[in-house]
Amino acid sequence: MQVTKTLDYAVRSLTYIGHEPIVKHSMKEISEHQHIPLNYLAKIMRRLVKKGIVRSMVGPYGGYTLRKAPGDISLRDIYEAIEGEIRIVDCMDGNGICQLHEACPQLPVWDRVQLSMVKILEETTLEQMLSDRGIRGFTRVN
Amino acid sequence: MQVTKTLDYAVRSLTYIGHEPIVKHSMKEISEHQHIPLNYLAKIMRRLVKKGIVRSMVGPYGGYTLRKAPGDISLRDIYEAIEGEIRIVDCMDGNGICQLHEACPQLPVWDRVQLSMVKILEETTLEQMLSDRGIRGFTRVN
DNA sequence: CTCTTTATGGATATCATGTATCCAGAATAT
DNA sequence: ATATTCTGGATACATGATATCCATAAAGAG
Ligand code: SF4
Ligand code: SF4
Repeated sequence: MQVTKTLDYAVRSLTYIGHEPIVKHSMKEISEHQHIPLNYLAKIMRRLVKKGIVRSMVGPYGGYTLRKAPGDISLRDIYEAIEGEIRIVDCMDGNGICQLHEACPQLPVWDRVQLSMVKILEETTLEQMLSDRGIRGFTRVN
Repeated sequence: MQVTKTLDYAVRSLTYIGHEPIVKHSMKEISEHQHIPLNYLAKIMRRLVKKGIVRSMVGPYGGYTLRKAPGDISLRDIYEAIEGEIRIVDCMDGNGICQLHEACPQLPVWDRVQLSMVKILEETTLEQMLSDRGIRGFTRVN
């Protein structure tokens, strides 16, 4: 139940690019500024390209740029590009579906959690994240 | 970003016990009815005991029973007994805190997600889950 | 007291997956 | 032609979830 480093890297990269959406940014540049292992970043960028979130140009002065407006890229898009379809429980046994599936007491709760999470991710665009930038001091109220 | 099998097992066990909260249920019994590996279940029960969620009695006719009323056991309690403190991002580098921590664009979002999740987990008690039992047909609306 | 049942604790093995690295090759600007 | 940068595949490494084993202690039944 955690945000993977990979997803974190992806968001870092996109916010970095989104800061100057027109300019091309090379992996090397992103890697250095955002402290992401270069070769690993390559893998991440590939997924973002495939999902149509960024555009890539190879060759000198090549790099990445956003493919859509920051306001049209939701955190959900990013999440799914990296992790695939959101599913916080996979009700699978070795054989297939869990036998308790039909009348499972906890499934409804997890469903609620997932829905609320998806809602937030969907509402949050890259643009929003960028404008939150620099805001500090929210408190982790556990 | 997934519910671990371990947590799933824990909730299964507790709903099972909670169905007859007074009666003692042995690990063997729980293991069989809920399809949980016996020896692994032992580990799980230990954590629940330590957190005061269940009471254990050893010896013949021993087993487990709830220590609190089902209405007083929240899913959050269970979650934390199994997984420890809830923290969906750990902003740690190799060296320590992530350098971007001060002005991170994504931290606020994850915080919102976590808060909403904690809220739901907190509101949901074992009692509620038990009364949901048998309810079917919620739809996964991704 | 003895026997059986059941939980406890620690050690260890297994497996999955997230994370990272390497490299050969293709594209492209100069 | 050359240097740059992305691409794709293979592979290594680390971590944590999952599972198993066993020796021991507690406690009820006779
Ligand atoms: S017990 Fe409920 S939640 Fe867990 S796997 Fe089976 S159906 Fe899914
Ligand atoms: S980038 Fe933001 S979210 Fe990711 S680790 Fe650093 S501070 Fe935490």
